[in-house]
Amino acid sequence: MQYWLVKSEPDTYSFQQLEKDGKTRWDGVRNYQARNNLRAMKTGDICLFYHSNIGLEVVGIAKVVKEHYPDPTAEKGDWSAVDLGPVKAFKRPVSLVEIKNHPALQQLLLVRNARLSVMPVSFDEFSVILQLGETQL
DNA sequence: GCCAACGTTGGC
DNA sequence: GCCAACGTTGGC
Repeated sequence: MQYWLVKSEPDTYSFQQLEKDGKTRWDGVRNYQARNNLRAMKTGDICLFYHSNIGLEVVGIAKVVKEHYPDPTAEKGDWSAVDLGPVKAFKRPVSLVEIKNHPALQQLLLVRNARLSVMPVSFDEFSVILQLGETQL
């Protein structure tokens, strides 16, 4: 079981939309590091869902419901997609500011590499963020 | 809307 | 293989 964090701009695709849809194809990733992370995802892995640009906060938990397959939106190149489903919304969103200020979250790639859109999260980091979100799995 | 940080591309 | 130029992402 591995933990991840995925980013989405909420005006493109929000966590609320994922809850409505029941599942979605996580496609359009065009960064090798992010793609390799997608490919490392296993069914049942847990993803923190982060709203970038608008909100700037972790808003909920999603899970991998289908492992990687070729991204149908890629016209050329070797890209991958996975399918995600909702698990639950955070009782309380956890802001980027809070994450940046939390001593236990300084190693989080969200802080260290702002531009990566799919990243691994350690179990400890995951636990801290869940606690800040006043939410349990 | 600006700009810093990062990734990619292409000329040499 | 280096590096300048360019494009994109995302915080502010």
